[in-house]
Amino acid sequence: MASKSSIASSLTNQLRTAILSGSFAPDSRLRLEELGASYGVSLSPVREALLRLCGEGFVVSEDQRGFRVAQASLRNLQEVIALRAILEPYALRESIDQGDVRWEESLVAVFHRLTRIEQKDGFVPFIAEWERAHREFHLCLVAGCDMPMLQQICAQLHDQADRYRRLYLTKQPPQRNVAREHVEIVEAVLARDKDRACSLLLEHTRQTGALVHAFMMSANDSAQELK
Amino acid sequence: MASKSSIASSLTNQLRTAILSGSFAPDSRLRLEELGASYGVSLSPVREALLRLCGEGFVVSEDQRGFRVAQASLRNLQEVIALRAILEPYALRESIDQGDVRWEESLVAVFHRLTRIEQKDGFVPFIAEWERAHREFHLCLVAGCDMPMLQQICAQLHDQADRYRRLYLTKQPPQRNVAREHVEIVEAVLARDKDRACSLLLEHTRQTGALVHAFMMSANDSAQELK
DNA sequence: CCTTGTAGGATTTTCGAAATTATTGCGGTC
DNA sequence: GACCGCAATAATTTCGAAAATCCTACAAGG
Repeated sequence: MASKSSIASSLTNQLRTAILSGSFAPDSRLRLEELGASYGVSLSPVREALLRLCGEGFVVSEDQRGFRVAQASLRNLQEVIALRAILEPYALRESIDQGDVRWEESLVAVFHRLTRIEQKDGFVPFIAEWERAHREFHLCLVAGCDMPMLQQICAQLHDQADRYRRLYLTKQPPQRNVAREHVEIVEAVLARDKDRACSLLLEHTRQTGALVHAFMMSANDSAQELK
Repeated sequence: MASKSSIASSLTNQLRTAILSGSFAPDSRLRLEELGASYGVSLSPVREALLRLCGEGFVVSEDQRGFRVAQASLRNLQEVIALRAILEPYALRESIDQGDVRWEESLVAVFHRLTRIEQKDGFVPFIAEWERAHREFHLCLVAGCDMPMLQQICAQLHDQADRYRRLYLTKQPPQRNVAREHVEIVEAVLARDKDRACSLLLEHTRQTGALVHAFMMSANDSAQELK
């Protein structure tokens, strides 16, 4: 079922989740024929999907040289973290200012779903269902303000950061109580305590960022040693 | 001449400048055949160019319904202004911190070019040469820091704001001494006075934004009266 | 009078092949 | 032995047409 939309659209989503989940290594080439063959479509929709992902920053293209997965570097991770540190607190502040009851409702709803997933028996992170809900939760936090461009930028930055997390924290046991941090953020938001909510969110993204950063450095170090 | 790059790339640039200069009205449909015919190319590169412009925010696409020029609204203009007010001063501060001598050089160079154009006999704003230099100047201001994503976002926001300026300030005589403001910004940057440079830049973009905003409101008002 | 259904035309989307451009491997030269 | 040109190969880019989808107008039914 599922397709009122075009092949290119659904392929865009498939490829995005594939890249986000690390199925394609950073900086690896994305050959059109290869992708077209493996997804059973012609070259045009593949091309279109990759072009869209270029706009989102997950893919880069060079004229006459095709497409590549965006490379992952320490410097880029730092930039993503820095930009999130500026924009997400700003967006959250605006959302708390302007967000109506419907926004609060959807935040509570998606947070409830996230919590239920975490409480299930045998829960482990990186399960697709949790990833989806977690992403939606973070997007919802900044969705209360009437600023579509800002929301889109926040979504892209979140996805970029998430790619690093899933690349470098693979099967790492959670080092801290992320669920607890989520609870506190929601409580502060519902209490309309802007300063507290923003600083909690800032700390939340900073800590994850720092952790990924540390793992990435150690991974790079051991890669260096192999030479 | 002119083409080591693909047709799609050059078409992207042509269409972007056309949209930026107001040749296509906001929210107007962009028919593929029409564009292909008028530029003498097939549908594939047209499609590709429009897809890229989607990623830059100048075009929007809806599945199975083609492409449209991004619409221009007061709310969107406000958002662009707000985002510039956050990101450009931040980027300028980082640039002044990290920018090396080569950055200073290129800033001085492009500023000199801009000044020369303004001093020419019979200078009027909106001449393509000045627009190009002016754009480059503003991009150069934030190009000193090693943050490619931030620079790209700043470029997009600048272009978005510029579209509004060129849509609504058409043939308006300049209401203030923009050249003077540019000089002061450059002086502050070269003196490495971060606070002054950032507040000057902020004021500069704010004033232009407010002016465009005012003209857009009055244009909307008179449009309302026609009903 | 308003709604619903249906044919026709217009437009987008997809395909498969041709044209253009990069890459690779090899032989020859300095 | 290293470097350059040159063919052979592989990949991307573009084209033109076929397929799928949307929009409009018009007629029939409630």
